[in-house]
Amino acid sequence: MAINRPERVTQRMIAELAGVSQATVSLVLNGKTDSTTRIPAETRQRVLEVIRETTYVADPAARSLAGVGNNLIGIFTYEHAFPHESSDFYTPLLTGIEGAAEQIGVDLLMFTSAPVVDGRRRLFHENNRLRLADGCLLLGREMDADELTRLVDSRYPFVAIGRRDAADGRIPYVGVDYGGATAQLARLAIDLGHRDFYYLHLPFAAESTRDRKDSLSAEVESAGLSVTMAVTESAEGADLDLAWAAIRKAQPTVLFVEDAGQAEALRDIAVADGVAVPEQLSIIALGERTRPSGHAVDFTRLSAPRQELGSRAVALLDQIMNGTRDSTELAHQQLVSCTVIAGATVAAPRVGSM
Amino acid sequence: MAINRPERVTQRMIAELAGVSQATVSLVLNGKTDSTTRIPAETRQRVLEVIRETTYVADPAARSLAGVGNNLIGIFTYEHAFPHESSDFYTPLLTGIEGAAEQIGVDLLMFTSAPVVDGRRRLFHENNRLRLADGCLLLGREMDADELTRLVDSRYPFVAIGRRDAADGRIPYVGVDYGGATAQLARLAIDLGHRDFYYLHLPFAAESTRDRKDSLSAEVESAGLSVTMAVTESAEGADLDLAWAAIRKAQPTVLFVEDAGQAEALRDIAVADGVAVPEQLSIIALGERTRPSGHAVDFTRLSAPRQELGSRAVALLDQIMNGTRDSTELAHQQLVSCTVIAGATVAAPRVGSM
DNA sequence: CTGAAAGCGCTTACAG
DNA sequence: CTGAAAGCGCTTACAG
Repeated sequence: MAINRPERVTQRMIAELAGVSQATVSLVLNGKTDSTTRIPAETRQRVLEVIRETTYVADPAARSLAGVGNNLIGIFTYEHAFPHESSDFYTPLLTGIEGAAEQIGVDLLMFTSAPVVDGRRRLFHENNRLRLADGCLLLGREMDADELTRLVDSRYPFVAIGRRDAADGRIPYVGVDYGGATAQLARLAIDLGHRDFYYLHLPFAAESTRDRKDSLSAEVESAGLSVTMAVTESAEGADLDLAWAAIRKAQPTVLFVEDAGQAEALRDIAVADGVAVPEQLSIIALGERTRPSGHAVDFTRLSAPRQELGSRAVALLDQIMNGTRDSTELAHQQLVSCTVIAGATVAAPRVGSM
Repeated sequence: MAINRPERVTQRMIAELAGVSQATVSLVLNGKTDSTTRIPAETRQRVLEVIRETTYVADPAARSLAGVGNNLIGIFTYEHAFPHESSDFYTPLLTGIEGAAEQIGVDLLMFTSAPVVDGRRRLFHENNRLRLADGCLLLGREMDADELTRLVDSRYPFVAIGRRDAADGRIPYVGVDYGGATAQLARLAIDLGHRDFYYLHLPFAAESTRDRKDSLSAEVESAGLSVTMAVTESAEGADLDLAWAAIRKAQPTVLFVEDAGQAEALRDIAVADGVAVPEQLSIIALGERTRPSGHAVDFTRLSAPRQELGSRAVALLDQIMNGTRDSTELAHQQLVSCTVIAGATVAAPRVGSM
């Protein structure tokens, strides 16, 4: 029994004010239109009027307990949802999610209370509040396979954003087809005559990182060529200088970079180091900045439709929670295709270019 | 009774498995450590073991109903919360809000289901769901005074972001001291010797717009000078060209612009028109872009601490909802001070500069 | 030390 | 047509 809890208008109060029973109030609110329980228009109006006056709204917790949903979609982000420092990972997704949520008339519950351990929020913890929402969207670069499996097994409705292989393929997701776009970009470089490939990727085990890497090496190797793989997490500083030194040494004609920020920084380092881009070195980014960075270079890159990703995830979750909306059945695992942007950082290789 | 509802492990099941009563399970979970109700370590262990095995988690809805509160702070934004097109008004605020919410362990409920009329969400409507949350933050450039008054009268806990005069000063808010910073900037221009002032502001009736305007004219007039006021909403196109034509005609030595986007655009128009900035015309922005725009000019401007605004609003709302946290009483109406950034768009005026 | 019971606010058969 | 009542899963005085 909370002491400080502000008074809450209940159905009983509404009932009293309208001179009906509490059950009647509930009925006019959830009014099945079927002929069995019909309430006279006049009573109905009176109740609605009182509800309007009091700005009454049913307690979602009580509704939930009583077994009906409450039009709440949860959003669980493994990292901060809103941009902190330079990181702005989720914003475009959230934009898409918000639009779709508005369309189908649901509110969004952001699980900001989940405890953060090692910079990541924990999905399962003592005071798990997932069930507060009818279903949940899961956003994060990396997700724990065991947690996902456990979530599927719990039969709680959810959709992951980004492809997830865990739980024997039972994870519902809306992901990006990074593999396809990466293959296209690799093909582009091969067709231009590039033979010396270098790939700098992020140290993540996530599917999205793996997809690009696998796709690039498959494409390059199928052309009888090979690609040097290297990894770094930092987008600046000594580590990136080290990464650049390694690249210089390897003397590729084309450099693929998973992270757009790293691509920008490396391009600047290259130019400062006397290497012309793309004349002496082509650079291809397998990602894109989410917001204008002030960097003027138009990279040859792939562009993921993040906003669409968000809205499609909401549509899928809605279907999982409430059934098909308009007779079109959405696949539980979807891959949205990714745009390839020609850009200005790729050219045919020249002999002894670097 | 929901048909599709996934099976849920309950305390009763746990109790059965552990050979205790359901109440005992609840007790070991919420175990007040006070000596009144102590459960023997052995029983306790047995229960905890079963809980671990079954991965049981208490239903938050039930907990909430039982009176432990649902730790939900609502966020009502009059416009889209997440960036749509070029508009990115709320993001920095949300960042601050998220951080503070995490600190005090509450979840965030975004009211995306509120119907949008004329591009703005309606606060009061048939299916008002404000009460879904324990309290609410209100964000928006302009808010309807009557709505605010009604909300205060309803005793629903809320905090507006931005100063609000309505309801005879009874609106709790955390705002920005635009007036103070504007006065400083006006003083700066006056001290540099400027005598011909021009102010281009937005067509809003909001307090934030009014504060800047009033403060600028007060400061300028108190120096025995005057300022030409003009208004435009657009940040580009024919309207802005028109605005520029009017400015040219008035021949000010210093131009104040409320909106940062307009300031950038006007500076470009001026330069293209052969007017050097700041040599021939000083420009001062009474605002700031929320994200890097790619515009290289470092404007003389004021900078509102939006993130802090968000976190302070959460702290205030928390206090209104749950009482003082650490014996420091927060004022119900706060103004956060605004930084003045020297920038590079102001210089002393030259005779016949424009 | 532990169980039985009331009650949180709702929904929904089931009686009148 | 409308009310009384059971029940959702929990917490917490209150009895044993």
